Amino acid sequence: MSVTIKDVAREAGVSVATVSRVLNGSANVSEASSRLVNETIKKLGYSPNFLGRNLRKRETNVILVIMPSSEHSLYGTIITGMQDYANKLGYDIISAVSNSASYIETRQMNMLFNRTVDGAVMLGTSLSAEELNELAENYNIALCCEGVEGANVLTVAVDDEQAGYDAAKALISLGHRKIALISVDSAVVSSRKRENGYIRALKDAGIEVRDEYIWHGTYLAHNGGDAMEHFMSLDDKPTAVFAVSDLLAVAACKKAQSMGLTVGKDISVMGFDNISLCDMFTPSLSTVSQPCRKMGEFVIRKLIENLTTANKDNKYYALGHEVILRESTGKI
Amino acid sequence: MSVTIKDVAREAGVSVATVSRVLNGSANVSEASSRLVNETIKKLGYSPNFLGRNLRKRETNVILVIMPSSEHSLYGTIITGMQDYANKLGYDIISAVSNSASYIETRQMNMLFNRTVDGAVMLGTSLSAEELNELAENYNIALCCEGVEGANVLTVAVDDEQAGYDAAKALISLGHRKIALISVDSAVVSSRKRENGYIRALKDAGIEVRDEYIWHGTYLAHNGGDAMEHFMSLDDKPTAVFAVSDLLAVAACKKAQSMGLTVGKDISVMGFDNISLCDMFTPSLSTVSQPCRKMGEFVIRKLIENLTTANKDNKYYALGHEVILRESTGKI
DNA sequence: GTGAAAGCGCTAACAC
DNA sequence: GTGTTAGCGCTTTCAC
Repeated sequence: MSVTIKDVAREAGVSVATVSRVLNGSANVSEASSRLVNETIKKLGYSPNFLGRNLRKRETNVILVIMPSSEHSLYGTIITGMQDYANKLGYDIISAVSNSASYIETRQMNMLFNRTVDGAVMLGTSLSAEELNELAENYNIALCCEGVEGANVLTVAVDDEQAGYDAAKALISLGHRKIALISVDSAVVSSRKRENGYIRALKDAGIEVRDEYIWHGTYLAHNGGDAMEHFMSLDDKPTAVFAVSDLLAVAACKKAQSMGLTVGKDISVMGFDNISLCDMFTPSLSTVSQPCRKMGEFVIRKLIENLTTANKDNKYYALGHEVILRESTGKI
Repeated sequence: MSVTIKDVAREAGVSVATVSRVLNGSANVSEASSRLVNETIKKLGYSPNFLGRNLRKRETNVILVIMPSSEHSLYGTIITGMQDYANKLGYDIISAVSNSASYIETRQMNMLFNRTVDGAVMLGTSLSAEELNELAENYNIALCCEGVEGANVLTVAVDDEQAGYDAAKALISLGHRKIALISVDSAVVSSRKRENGYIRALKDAGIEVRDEYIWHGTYLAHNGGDAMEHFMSLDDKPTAVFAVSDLLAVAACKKAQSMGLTVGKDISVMGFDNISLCDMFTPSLSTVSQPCRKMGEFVIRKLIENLTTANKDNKYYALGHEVILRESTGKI
């Protein structure tokens, strides 16, 4: 049925070893044989079976990326960065979506266990630090975007605490003193860090941190609306709101608009992530951007280094973020 | 280093065949051996190497999905549908993003050639009908969402012509007679079909099709704004606009809003795809929804059937769409 | 510069 | 019910 290296060798009148050599561009093969083999390959339409190759070489040159969701435009950019870098080094990137379900994530991690991929990077995970640490002992894994506290695993993200600080600071610089926060409860580390940064910024500016200005909910969009509703029901309403994700921020904006407020004037809103929606929404959304492309490249670079080295790097790398002011925030 | 089936066999005091048998749940294994082997597997932390298995079985039970972009929330839903169905049948779905670059797409198709995956489904492709037909002769491929004219390849999509018809019809039913279209030039089949449907709907209603009401551009968002600007510069302005994608529709809405128009009242706008943005935008966007989940399930079902049958099904399947009216469209 | 042959980890045909 | 063994397609050592 399908043509193998043997067929090529027979047809070209050389040994399989020679065919393999030209396939892998190794030295020690005469110009003549090389040309002959290449012609035969073309003639027969031969394509090497990587199952054989990978089995023999004990490597696949494929890295798996597990995403919690496919909705996040952030992930697309990160993966593009990964792909560009990986391809240059002869690696391929494949991705799988876990929809944040641990049983799906587990199933996908199987590709690591069964040697179908050389390594995996997780853009958010439901695994615990212990589980990750155990995994990291036997396999090459990395976290990107979202770290896990206590995990000694190669991680590439932004400094969420500082980013939260800078976001709140930007609002303060616009003259706001009554700044609310839409955050998520749960164990999501990045959100908690952003929240901590927000609190530090207020304190640094001598602004009292008020409980009624801090909302905890889920990542679901409607939660942003609920938060805004709550804030606007207060006697002493905030003039600015910082949400730990753009989706929450947009939902908050929608709610504010439905209450007759003009976002950017009556109330300032700042998001986080700089997803493509930020530009599309009216008003365009101020936010904190993560260097997605760079993060993708960097984590792949480090992971491939780990793949090919004895002593693995399991450090936490924080890449630079950027506050972007658009129409949704204004001076008080 | 890594533990193999041999190690398990030795440790358990049975042959590799027996281990293999319990691994694959085949009959003819005594309860006792089975338990013993399973215990040994757990004890040794053994995980079968699928490179060996796949090589031997000449199949991987993995299907590759190639997406033109990762921004499209549509794709996420389709892939979820694929995954659910595939997993049930023991298959895994992996995905790769081509960013619409044919050289990346080609690289990714390599996984098909080198037998790393059993089949591939393309959510939009830059390959020609001839190329696809040739591919389909030797490999198991399918198209989803976006067909290619002249390609005799298993395809699952909606009936774009009818969907375009129904979208325009819905606007007509709201009393509109001056209905403009934002489409894309290019060879994108789905858009052309939607456009044809739009034209047929107008004709059926006895409405003249006016050149100045039809805009051709790219899929880039700003193009939707340009279109709206053009329409609003006409002496005889349209009262409704149908865009062949939600992104274009949203951009058109934004432009209209910036011109002081109230979308849904002064001008009605209808999109296509029902991406998650539709609900988030203000006003929420009327659109045509594709049965993403179902499409994903269906194409995987058919592809797996092809994988395991002699005579391959290369038909075109059109699944049902649905017009969804929200705030962006109103009665005239 | 080239070929013979071992072996990567697994499944399955065959023998018992 | 179980074991022996050939072989999937490839790379690589070793010999020449």
